[in-house]
Order: sequence, then structure tokens, then C-alpha cells
Amino acid sequence: MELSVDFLTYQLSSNGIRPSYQRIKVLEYLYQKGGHPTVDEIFSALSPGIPSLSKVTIYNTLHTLIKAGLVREVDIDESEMHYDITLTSHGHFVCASCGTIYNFSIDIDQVPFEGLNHFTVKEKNIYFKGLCPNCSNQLPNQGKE
Amino acid sequence: MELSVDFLTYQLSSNGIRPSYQRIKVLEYLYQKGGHPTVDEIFSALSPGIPSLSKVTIYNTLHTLIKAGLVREVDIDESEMHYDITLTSHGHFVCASCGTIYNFSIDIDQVPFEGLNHFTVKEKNIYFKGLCPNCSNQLPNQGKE
DNA sequence: GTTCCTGCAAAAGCTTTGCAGAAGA
DNA sequence: TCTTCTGCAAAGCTTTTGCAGGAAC
Repeated sequence: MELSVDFLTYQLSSNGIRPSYQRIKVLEYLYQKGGHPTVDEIFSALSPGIPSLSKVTIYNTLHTLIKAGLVREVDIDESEMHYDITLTSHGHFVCASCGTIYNFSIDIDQVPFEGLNHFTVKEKNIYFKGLCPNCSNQLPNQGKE
Repeated sequence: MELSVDFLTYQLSSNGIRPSYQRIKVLEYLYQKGGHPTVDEIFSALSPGIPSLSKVTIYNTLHTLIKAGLVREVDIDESEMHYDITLTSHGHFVCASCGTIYNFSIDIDQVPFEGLNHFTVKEKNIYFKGLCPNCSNQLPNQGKE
């Protein structure tokens, strides 16, 4: 995947979004980091390089990117929203102990379901909760408390 | 399903929870109402009958019930948490227009997935987003804005 | 030059915490 | 009586809003 400024600028411009420096940097971070960062993580990562950066701008930028369909909200965490630039279909696994979110491969469209006959389904989400391998080893006989 | 005070009291006592008047009323509401109420909805429904009731007590009660496994959190809404006493496996459909949450029938255990080889899966959640039949009719050619 | 964006400050909304009085065992 | 629960007040957090200066076109 290209990550030149030109590519990022094009990604924004072609969606009618002004390619400001802050927006390019947020988009670059989402592509490079991958995963499911929060606003705070994005801010902490970019703030040293852009001292004047404000969290409000991160919120604004993410909302703009979501509206354009470039980014997706991941509403798994009880306190904070996570954001995901990987737009291919996949499931999310949340570790109940360390909070890390992992992607896994699942084909939701293979699952039969009933009871949504006149509904328009636009988005399908799957998330599992449990313990990741690291935390399974550290907590052999107990749930998290 | 029985909904006598005795049944509710037993539900609480047998899980080591003191059957206070407030807790019985919250549990009763969850059984009777069904659906996926928020703290605010529970509070608004019970407050007229229990004038001294506080939202803090609803929060406390729900956390107690969750710990006992009687209730499940439904983290679908961006702003508020929803709570669900239906413990059988089902999917949730959220209407992007009116916000209503519907249950639907799906067997998540039939879906093959990859990439979680050494993970301990404790909970599987599926939720779809889109438009419910009511809102599909009212918004024939547009998304919600 | 005009429009849109950024970022400070403040507000809004949900949830949690501290504590005194009340209820349950 | 002693533990636990309730509920007021206040705080903590994430997210949103208003507005003046600044950047993009």
C-alpha cells in the first residue's frame, strides 16, 4: 500500500475533503499503525510531531473520514470509541484482561439469520470477548477482577 | 415466566444478592419490559413509583446483576450502555435512524472463523446496523443525516 | 477574498466515587 | 447490632459546541 503524501492527499481530495496537514497525518497514522486506535492514542502519537495539534481536530477529522467511508467506528470499548481503517470484512476479538482488540477472519455473510425480513442491513459486526493468549497464560485459574 | 415477588426475590437471594425493594423492581422491569433498556429508561420508568430512587442505584444494581450473570451489557449505542436480560444467543439489529434495537435469530456457533487459535472465547456478539421497516418507509431515498 | 479548518475554552452527557443516613440480616 | 444498600453531591471522562484566528482554494 502506497503511503506517499500524494496518495494520502488524493485519498482526501477525491472524497471532497481538503487535504490539510493534520488530516494527512491522521490518515497516515491510521494506515501505518493499523489496529484500532482511540482518539487519545492518535493524539498521543501525533502530538509530539505537531505541537499545536488539538484533540478536537482528531475528532473532526475522524468524523469527516467516517462520513466519506474511509474509516469505521468500532464500538467495543465501554469508555472510548475505537477507529478502524481496515474496511474488509472481519471480526474483532476484545481481550477482557488487557483490552487489546485483535482482528480475526470470519465470513459473516455465510451465516443464516431470521427475523429481519423487511429490514435494510447496511453493516454487519461481529465481536468476541475472552482472553488473548498472553493473558490466558498469566491468569491460569481466574477471571479478571 | 413467573414474575411474582417471590420469584424475583429468589433470583436475587440464590445469587447472593440482598433482595432490596429497588433491586426487585429493577429486575422486574427488565423481565417485563424485555428489550434493551438504558439506565435512563429504567430510571424514568421506575422513578414515578419510587420517588426517592436514584440513578446511582440503577447503576449499582445493574453491575451487581451483571456480576451474577443475570444481565448482559449491550455496547451498541455510542453514547449510552444498554442492558439485556435475554440470555439466549441472539443478534442485535440497531436502526441507524430511530435507534431502536431489535433482536434477531442467528446461530453464531455455526460460523467458521480463523485466527483465534490460542484465544479463550467467552462471549460472542453480533450486531447489524441499517434501517428498520418503519424508517425504511419514511426515508425512501436517503440515508439519515 | 471567501470558504473552510484548527484549536482554545467551556459545556454537555454518561458513569463513577465519597460519604452520611437508612434498610436488611 | 452489624453489615450492606441507598441516594445526594461532586468529580471524572469522553465527546461536542462556540468562536476567533489561520490555512486552503
